[in-house]
Amino acid sequence: METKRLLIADDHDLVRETIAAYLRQQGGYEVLVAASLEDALGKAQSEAQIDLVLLDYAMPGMDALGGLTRMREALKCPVAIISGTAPPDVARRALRAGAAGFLPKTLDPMSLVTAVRHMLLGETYMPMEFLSEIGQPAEQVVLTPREQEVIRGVAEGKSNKEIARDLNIREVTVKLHVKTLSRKLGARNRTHAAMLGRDMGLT
Amino acid sequence: METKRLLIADDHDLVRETIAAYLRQQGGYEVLVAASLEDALGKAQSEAQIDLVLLDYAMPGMDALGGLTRMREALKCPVAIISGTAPPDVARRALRAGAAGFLPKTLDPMSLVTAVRHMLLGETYMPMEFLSEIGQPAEQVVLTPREQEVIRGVAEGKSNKEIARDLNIREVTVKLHVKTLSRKLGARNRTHAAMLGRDMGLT
DNA sequence: TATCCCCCTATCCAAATGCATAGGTCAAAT
DNA sequence: ATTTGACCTATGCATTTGGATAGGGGGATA
Repeated sequence: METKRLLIADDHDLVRETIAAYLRQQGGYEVLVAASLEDALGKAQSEAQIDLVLLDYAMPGMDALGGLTRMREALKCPVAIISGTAPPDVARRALRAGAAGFLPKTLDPMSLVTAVRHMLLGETYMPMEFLSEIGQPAEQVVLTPREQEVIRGVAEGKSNKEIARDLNIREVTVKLHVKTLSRKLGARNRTHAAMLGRDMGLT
Repeated sequence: METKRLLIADDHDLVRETIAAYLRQQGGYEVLVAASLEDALGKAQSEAQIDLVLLDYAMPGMDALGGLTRMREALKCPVAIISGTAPPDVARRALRAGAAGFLPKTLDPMSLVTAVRHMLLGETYMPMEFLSEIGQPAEQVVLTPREQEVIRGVAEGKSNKEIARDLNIREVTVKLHVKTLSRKLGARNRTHAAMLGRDMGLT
């Protein structure tokens, strides 16, 4: 296997250098580092082809997962998210946003190497702890056809009045559907319903 | 190349059988068909390993992209979406939801074969027409840190009052942020802002 | 037939949201 | 020193949403 070029971006010096040192020690990797998103984007363009980027979730300029998107656009290579706090839903969203993987900082070094190797092969890495609530549950929520049409309108930012016009029904009826589908989804309001609906691919 | 097993699910008989026949004629493919999502899920489990599924977007039981999710969970193979109407944003969402590709029914047969071949190799297929507005624009919207915190709250379905409490500011101030960030995102209201924000990975 | 379920409608009221106008502090840049 | 931008607040008002309550019609099914 030829030498792979990695880029590690994390504003926490200790974490960044530790990981970098560990990977260098493994051999077979050339490791670049960056302390901010801007820095990382700069290196990504000035340096030669990079094979994998590890991006800290909480870092100046990251804008949550916005930084992931920018990095993926700038480079055409896998980008993984590293996070110290690691709420599982962030992991889910990271993958949904196109991350190659999700690495909690609590990951033991061996697993880190495994993960990097996986992602270099184009696969997606996700630690066991998160798998449980990512893959399966997707509890089957069944919306009636009408409710599906309504939630689509809601997700497009339409008002009840507009949805009513589009579907050729009264506004009160739209309200009814919004209320019932929100209940089915377990949403607290229309905005929440729209988000949950999108998470489940209902829109 | 060994024989690959495909599953085509479409409730429109003509479309389904035409595509199936065409692919069989190419040789190298064993093509199964299904007329509904339930049917497809059943075949997926009873039959031997399937290598690629083509799923009609508008089909009984599909529940928009919900059917895609279910199919992907049931099988562990690439699943592509076929659509006759083909609004480009559906294509985008399909990919985001993990589709292996998006095939408009207007696709010419040759391209279909190419697409299937690509997807069998694990790559993602997307017709040219859609590429333009999928990859690039991602126009850089810059939210201030405060606005980011606020839109996160909005996306979680919180009310302005709750967000205010969490951020320890007045409700009016939250309203202000919601208004300004909605303008930046080009959203018509908070729900729309939440959706656009998620699309851009801001949450 | 009786009983669901989906769909539709109405009225009324409380709460949330959206919008405008009119300020203020503070830090950074010109 | 002035300006600019991010941030905060207040008052007031129109609109939208959310929820309760109370129905009718039609289709499927037990």
